[in-house]
Parts: sequence; C-alpha cells; structure tokens
Amino acid sequence: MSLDDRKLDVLRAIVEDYVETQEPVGSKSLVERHQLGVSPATVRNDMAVLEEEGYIRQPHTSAGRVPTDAGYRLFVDRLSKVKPLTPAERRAIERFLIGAVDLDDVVHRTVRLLAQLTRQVAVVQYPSLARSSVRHLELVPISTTRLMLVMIADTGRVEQRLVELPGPVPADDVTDLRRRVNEKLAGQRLADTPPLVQGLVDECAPGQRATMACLASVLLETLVERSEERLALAGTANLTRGGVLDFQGTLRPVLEALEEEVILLKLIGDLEPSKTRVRIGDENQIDNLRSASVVSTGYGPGATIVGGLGVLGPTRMDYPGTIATVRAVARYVGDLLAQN
Amino acid sequence: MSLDDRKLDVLRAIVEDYVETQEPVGSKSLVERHQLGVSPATVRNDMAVLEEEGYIRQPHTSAGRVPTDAGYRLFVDRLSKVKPLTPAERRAIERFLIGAVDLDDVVHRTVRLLAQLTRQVAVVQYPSLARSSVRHLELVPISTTRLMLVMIADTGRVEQRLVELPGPVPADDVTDLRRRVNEKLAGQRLADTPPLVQGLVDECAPGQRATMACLASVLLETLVERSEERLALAGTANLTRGGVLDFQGTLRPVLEALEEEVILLKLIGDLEPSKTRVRIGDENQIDNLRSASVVSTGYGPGATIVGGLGVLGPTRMDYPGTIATVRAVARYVGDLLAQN
DNA sequence: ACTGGCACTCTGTCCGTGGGAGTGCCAAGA
DNA sequence: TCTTGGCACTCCCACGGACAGAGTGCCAGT
Repeated sequence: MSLDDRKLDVLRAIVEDYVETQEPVGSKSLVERHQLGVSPATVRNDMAVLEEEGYIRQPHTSAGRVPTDAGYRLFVDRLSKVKPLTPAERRAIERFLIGAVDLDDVVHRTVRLLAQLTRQVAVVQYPSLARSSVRHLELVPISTTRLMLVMIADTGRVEQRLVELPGPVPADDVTDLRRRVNEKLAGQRLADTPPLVQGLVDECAPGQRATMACLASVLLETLVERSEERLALAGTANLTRGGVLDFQGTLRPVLEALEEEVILLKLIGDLEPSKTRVRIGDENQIDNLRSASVVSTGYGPGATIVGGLGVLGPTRMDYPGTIATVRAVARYVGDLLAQN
Repeated sequence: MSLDDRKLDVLRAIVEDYVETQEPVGSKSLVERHQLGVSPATVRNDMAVLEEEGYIRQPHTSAGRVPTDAGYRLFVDRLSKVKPLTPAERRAIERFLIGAVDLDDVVHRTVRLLAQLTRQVAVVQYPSLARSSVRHLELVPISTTRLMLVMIADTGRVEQRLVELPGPVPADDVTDLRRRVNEKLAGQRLADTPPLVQGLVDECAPGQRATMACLASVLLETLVERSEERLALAGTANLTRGGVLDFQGTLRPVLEALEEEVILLKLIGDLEPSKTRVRIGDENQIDNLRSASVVSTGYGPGATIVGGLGVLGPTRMDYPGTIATVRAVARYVGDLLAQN
C-alpha cells in the first residue's frame, strides 16, 4: 500500500496541470497551484515514489514530471469525478440534433457535434446491420434483367444492391417475390435470416427459383455475411491543436490510422455494456496510436445498443470532460433514434 | 515577347527540379541536370527575367529560385505534356473498381484509389441529385402515421426521408399514392419535378390531399431544393508527405478546409466541360488553401456529367502525372456508371 | 514524517563564427 | 547582341560555447 492519499492527490494535481499546460510539472509550481499543504520537498519525495511505481516519468533528468499511461489510467479510474455538462452544452446538443432529415444526417450532425464539443477527432458508427432487423425489402425493376434490392432496417439504415437476374422476369413475378420475401423476413433480425432465406429459395416454384436464388445470394453475401459497417469521421483538424507536441512530432501515423475503417471500428467497437470505455495510449493496441487515447461508448434507442461512437485525442486530454460529453451525446442520439 | 524558348525551357526545368527535390534550385545545378546547352551565367540572366515577370522568386537573396503560382500556371498551360499512365496503373484502376456492390462502394473505392495513385488527398462527389432523374419512388409504411419515402435515382443514388403524416392512412391508399407518384415523376429530372409535384397535390382526391401534401413538401424541401450533395474524402495522411515543408508549417488550415463540405464542393465543382481543371494556390480563392492546388474534373456515364472528383495537394506537385490520373479515374468511373 | 538548504544536472536559448551555395554584375569574346 | 567566365557580395544554416533557469536528489535538522 505504497500510495497514501496525499500521493494520489499529487498524481491528480500532476495530471490536471499537465493536461492544462502541456509542460512537465515540477514540485514547486505544483504546491503553488494546488492546496497540498506541504512543501515542495515533500512533494518531491512523493513524486519519486510515484515514478518508481510507474505512474509518472521525467522526460530527462532535471525536468518536471509527466504522467505515464498508467498514471492516466489511475487518474481516470479513481481520481477524477465526471464533470457535468454546462446547460449551454446541453442546449447545443439539442439544437444541433433537431432537424436531421434522415439517418445520414443524424450521423453527420452527431459526429460534427462531438468533434466540436470535445475539440477532438470524433467517430460515429452507423447503426450496425448486424444489430438491426429488417423492416422492409423492396424490389425495384431497373431493366428486365435487373432489380434494385433495397433493404430498410428498423434502425433507419437503408442499403441498396443491384441484382443481376439470370433472365427476364415479368412485373407480376416481381410483385410476388416482393410479397413473399417480406412475409418471411420483415421483422427478423438480420443475423437470423440465413436459414429463412434458404427456406424462401426452397419453397419457390421452379419457374421463379433461379431468380430467387440470385436475390438470396446477393442478400446473404453483401448484406448479412459481409455485413458492412459504416463510419463517419470529423474533427481531424483538432489534431493540430497544441502544436505538434502531442503525437511525438508527426500526425502521419495518426492520420493513417484514421483512414482505416477496420481500425476505427476496433477502437469504438466492443459494445457490450452501456459503460463508457477509455483506452489510453498503448491500451488500444495499435502502434500508430501509441500517444492517443480513445473514449467511446455504445448508443441506441432505449437500452439496446446499435452502434458505437467516440472521440480520439492525445493521451494528454481532459478525460472527465470528454467522458461526460461522449456519454451525453450518445444518450441524446439514442433518444433521437427511439423517436423513429 | 520577353520569353523566348530557352527561358521557357529554364522555367520548365525549374518546376521539374523543384517538384522533385523540394528545394530552391540554382543556376549551376540546373545546367548540370538538364541539357540546356548554355552556361550557368546565361541561365542566371534568364532567371532574372523570369523573376521580373513573376514566374519565379527567391525565398531570400542568394538562395535558388522557386516557382510562383504564375510559374506553375504557365507550366501547366504550356510547358507540360500529359504523362500517360503506366499499364500497371491502368490495371490497378480496373482491379480496384471491379466488385463494387453499390454506389457507396463505388464512391469509396474511387476516392481511395485516387488518393493512393496520386499520393494526395482525394475528393469524390456523389452523383449530384440536381443532375439525376427519378427512377422510382417507394413508400414504405413505418407506422400508421409514418411513411418512409425512398427515392432511387438513375445515377444509383438512393435517398430516404421519414414523412410524418397528418393522420392514419390505410395500406390501400399508400399503394394508390405510390402508383400515382411514380406515374407522374418516374423518368423526370429532379430539377423539373416541382410543377409536377404541385400537380399531384392538386389532382388528389380531397381525402388524400393532406397526405399527398405532406409527401410533396418533404420531397420538394429535402430532395429538390436543399438538393443535398454528398462527398467522400481520403488520403489526408498524404498531406504529411514531404514534411511540413509544404503548407508553410501547419496542416491546420488545410485540414479545416477539408472538413467543410461547402468548400470542397466549390473546389471540385463547376463542372461545365469535360475538361480537367487545375486551380493553383490562390486561384482557388480560399485563404486556407493558399499553398494548395486542386486538380478536378467531372465524371459521368458517357458524355453527361453527374458529379465531380479531384485531388488536392501542395502547389508543388506533379501536375502532369496528377492530371493524367484524375482524368483516367474519372473515365473509368464513368464507364462503370454507364453499365448500371 | 516533514522541511529547508544546497549542489548538481540538464535543457533551451542566445550569440558569434565559418562554410557553402547562389546571386548580380562586369568585361571580354563570338 | 547574346553568351560566358570571373569575382565580390549576400544570406542562410549548422556548429559550438556560454549562460540562465528549472528541477531534482540528498542530507541534516526539527
């Protein structure tokens, strides 16, 4: 039990000062800025212990101390209290989200809002198809041998695919196919559809079977299996705040990582509980993002979760504020989705 | 007639060397690297004239010369010949674009492809609604008082809007509305629809008129008037190539500009002829992009143009290569769209 | 257990210097 | 008239030493 309360206070003070000033913090300025009730020398002793335990480090001898990833982790877990949003912020959120005309619009507004409020990079995942149910499937003839398959999900997502048919199909047959596909699939979770789709093909009259098989394969291959996740990103310009001091000199690796959807999904994914998740530095397991932290959470109507959203910034970031904002935005978006 | 052929050769050589080395180029290294057939002193005299005319400048006394925006302009207009793509590049384009499952996919693949080939920031505009025709309008009941209006355009774009109805509408009425809306609007250019939509409302039986009016207002307001342009962006990491030397120190303003859809649309918009457009530095009229150039062109099936695409990089960029790539990609995308 | 004092270390900055690259100009040659 | 070699000049930049400032670790005293 090497860490008594005062040492934790010192750590908290170091994190807070460093986040604010962006400069290694020394014992003297610490006691000046915080009411620790002890002298710099005492603080120095505490610092030595904190360093030994791996919570802070010196960039070089005779410089101040900087929190390590472990230091931030301890700070987030035990030392910080969530900072409530200001009424102004709450109003900003509401105002921003009202007036969205469709899902795309909701997602875009949300991601911009998040970026603006946190002054960091924001990521919003579209409602995941894997967590959606089919609301309606529409078949639109494009030519005699082509159909546009439009799937509308209960989450508001709409996906369309072009289906090449083996041969011409009369309009009546399309109507029939549409009816049968909807009877079978509407209301079903996308993940549960494969056996049902197979059933549809099997039950088909021989004359329509080839057509239905085409439809089925497009449906399964491009919507269910390769169930595509979509993302929106905003606020990359915020990476340049605080000079190039964060991110050890180059934005390069960070910008590269942000271009990889797979990486982003990993970052804001893993949406089990409705808990907000904080990944600090190395914790996010991605080399390019060694000096970045990610705050993410799931969102969805009511208690269900249909997608994730989050924020990425330097490890040196305002965790309490960011966590509060991410949570609040997620809740507002969830409410918005619940209305539809 | 102050510029004879040799002076133009000198300018060309300066641009080529500077683009390659990123360093001010001096008279001595110029004659070494190019067969100009004259001595450094002569080149110096030519340089003095070129500088006086505003095509090159010295960062400071006794440094080499750097092209000005005007210099690049002259280079692009008169001194460079389009660099044909390598077979490898052509193959890369084809391979990349084959297998796209829907319009979103086409656009995303295209923008990544462009970014990768040019090693710069790529922007692709979705086919503009304003230039599209209605292929089909679908009405999907969500609840008794809500419809999802889905518009499928001939360009492949699919837009959906939620319509709040004044009161419950029976399924038969929906079918009827759907039929009448499609009869009237299918095949029409979106820009031509307003009077037709008004006609639809007027012709409506009183019982359905309120519903149709709702539909009409959503259609007009969110699809026609506010005819929304969409964009995809990729390759921002490429901004960091060549150090922070381009973009005078900070990526900040550039990243900020890239977040503004309005700005991006201006950059790659103005799609009159099928000509490739090059905007150099100040020419793009945007303060944040003083040191950036944009190469853009329109694309579309056959000779028609439905949207724009382009590339943004430092003014010091490989214009011939970039122009060739942008053109080639645009043509391939157009062909791809023509197939659908 | 805390504190004041002290010597030590390291960084960042300022400044002066020298080498190098490149220019402009001039007088001579084609 | 255009081109060329020569030459003096300017300016940047990299290098290196000196210095002030900040911060530490340690120790002895309370």
